[in-house]
Amino acid sequence: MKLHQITIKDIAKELNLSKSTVSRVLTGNPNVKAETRKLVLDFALKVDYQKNLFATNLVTQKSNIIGIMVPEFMSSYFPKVIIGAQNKIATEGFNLIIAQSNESYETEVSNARVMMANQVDGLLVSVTKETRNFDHFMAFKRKGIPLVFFNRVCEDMDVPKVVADDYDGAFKAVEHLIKIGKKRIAHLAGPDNLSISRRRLNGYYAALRKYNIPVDEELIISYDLTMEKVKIYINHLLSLSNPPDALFAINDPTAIEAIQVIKARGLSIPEDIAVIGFSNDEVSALIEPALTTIAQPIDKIGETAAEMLLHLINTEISLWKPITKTMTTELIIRKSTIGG
Amino acid sequence: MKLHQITIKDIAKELNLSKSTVSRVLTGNPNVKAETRKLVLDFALKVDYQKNLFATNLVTQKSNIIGIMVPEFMSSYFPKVIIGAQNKIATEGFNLIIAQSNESYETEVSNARVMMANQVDGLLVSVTKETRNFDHFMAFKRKGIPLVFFNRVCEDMDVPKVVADDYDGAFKAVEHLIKIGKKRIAHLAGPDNLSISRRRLNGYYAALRKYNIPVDEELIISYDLTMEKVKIYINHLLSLSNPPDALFAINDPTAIEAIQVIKARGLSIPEDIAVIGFSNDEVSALIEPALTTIAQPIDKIGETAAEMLLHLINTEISLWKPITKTMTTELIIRKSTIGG
DNA sequence: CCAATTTATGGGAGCGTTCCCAATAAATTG
DNA sequence: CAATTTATTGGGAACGCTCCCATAAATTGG
Repeated sequence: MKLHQITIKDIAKELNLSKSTVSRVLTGNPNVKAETRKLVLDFALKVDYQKNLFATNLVTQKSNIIGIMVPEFMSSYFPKVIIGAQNKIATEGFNLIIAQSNESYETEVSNARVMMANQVDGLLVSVTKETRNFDHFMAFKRKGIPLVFFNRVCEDMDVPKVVADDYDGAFKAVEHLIKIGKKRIAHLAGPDNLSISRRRLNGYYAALRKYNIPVDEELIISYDLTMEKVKIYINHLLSLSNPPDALFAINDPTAIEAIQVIKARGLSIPEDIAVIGFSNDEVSALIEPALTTIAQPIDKIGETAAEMLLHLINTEISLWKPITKTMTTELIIRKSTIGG
Repeated sequence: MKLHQITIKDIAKELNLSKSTVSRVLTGNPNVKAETRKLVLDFALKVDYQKNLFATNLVTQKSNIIGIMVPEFMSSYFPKVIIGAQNKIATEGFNLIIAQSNESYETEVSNARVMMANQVDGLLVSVTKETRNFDHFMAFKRKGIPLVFFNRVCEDMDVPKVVADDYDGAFKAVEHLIKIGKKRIAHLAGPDNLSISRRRLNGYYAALRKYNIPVDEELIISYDLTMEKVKIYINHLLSLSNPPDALFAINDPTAIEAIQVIKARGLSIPEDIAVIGFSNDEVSALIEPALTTIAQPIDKIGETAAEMLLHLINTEISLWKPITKTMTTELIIRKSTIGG
């Protein structure tokens, strides 16, 4: 079904050279006479020679491929990270293959297997919301394949990580709500197996503490990030005898969904209840009211993660250091907290 | 830097078997005694054997990888297609690698090279808005690697295609605008190298013709899909001596951007000008006013394209038929055309 | 009980590269 | 101009696997 592929041997025969010589010119080895080089190069171009990477990879034990695994790409977050990473990676001559797990642990494990089988030279990963077991990533460490986590990281693994300053971002978000006069601030939190959820929750606590606002555990709901649940929780919060006057949502999609529910109940934002999200998704500026949120340098995160991974790839394994880079965040104020 | 990989030879030696036998059990060849099979399987599991795909692919001349190339994934469109395709592909034991060209022709060409070098068994592609030359795809045809276009297709290539019924969708969109009483319907069209733009434009013409509305070429603007331009064109349209009372935008992002501009000018939607998009992006339901649009079965498009590709992969090349599948669209009416 | 068949295993070539080592050709030296 | 040195090329093993072919072992039937 496949047509014959032109090999180095074909070229050698045609040009009356040995395949060693042909290989040399094709790999850029300088020990070839200039005219021989030209001869080979011209001919290769003419017959549209494509080197067989399987063979090359087999002998060099390198794939020149970097894998990136993300939980989803329906929000603009991960696509942006990918673009950032790709830019960095391309300049170093690596190629990127992307896998998405659809927030499914099973798929993540299977994707990891694919990445391993394709002998990626390194892996960038942000885990699913379901992931509690990291054996499938440990396997990479064991094989000496470098790994960098970003955004959703495994705190227990000794590998480099790139994260936004979730704690500080959350702190700034909640502080902003307090400064506009809100007193009962609800937090729709993420699942607590994700460290990102925990860090944001801690930022929330810290802000309340700083301004001497008592914590009301009733206002903190940890949920599994499935959008349908938002409605239930928001309705629950709003029907409390002492309902919240502000909401800090774990991320923008959650905040946006919450806004729909709140509007449907006829409440006004931000007067009755102010809403703030996290990450500054594309959509946030477009909805009504526009969403106040915490921006993070998303493409920078991708770039940095890629950079760290490339560094590991070029470094003796014994010298690997599990550095964590934390990127600063920025409060973006929009109508959902300061109406008008 | 890499650790030693366990090979079938290692297993064979350890178990006092030949590598042939080990290979047989690992590839599922039935000609092995049951107890030998168990012996090998158990041992392989114990030592966490991972077959080297480069070697396998080198001899089988198959990669078991399908590539998908998309122009971008900032809108929800392509991610959805990918999920659809991935579902179908996974059930057949293939893996998917994703590449995005960022709407850059250069990157598309380079991605094609990567796909080729990785010897994908087939390729799903939606081209960039810049693509006018298709040599990089012809190369696949020449090598006998099957190709399926979707969404943004190359009409001149004799390969299978999956598209939404753009003509009919556009017709329905414009018809809807006419039925709500609009008379001067502008069309912000896509670049005319994309067949998708041309088909939608034709649907627009057809609807006007059917209802005897004269075409005013002044109201038709073809643009390059870069969002910054939308503002210029919308402002231009609105300052015509006889401005439009409705806008049919080539896609949802364009429509959404247009809505922002229109709102900024203090006009009301849909009273002063109604707006309709195409594709039913996630965002469309969330913005204010919610966007009327033409929905297409996006995941179905991905699934179908994958299905057709898998079919080609399993079919003798001489039997390939360049079928085009057209998926029906649906009008989704929201506030941007029938105000609340 | 032995030839004929079936079943299970081993040997080895080959996939297309890279890269070391040896061989040859060309250039340089005293 | 022989003796080196240097530039260029060729030969062949190796990467880890699959698969054909041959051999060995087990089973069958007359």
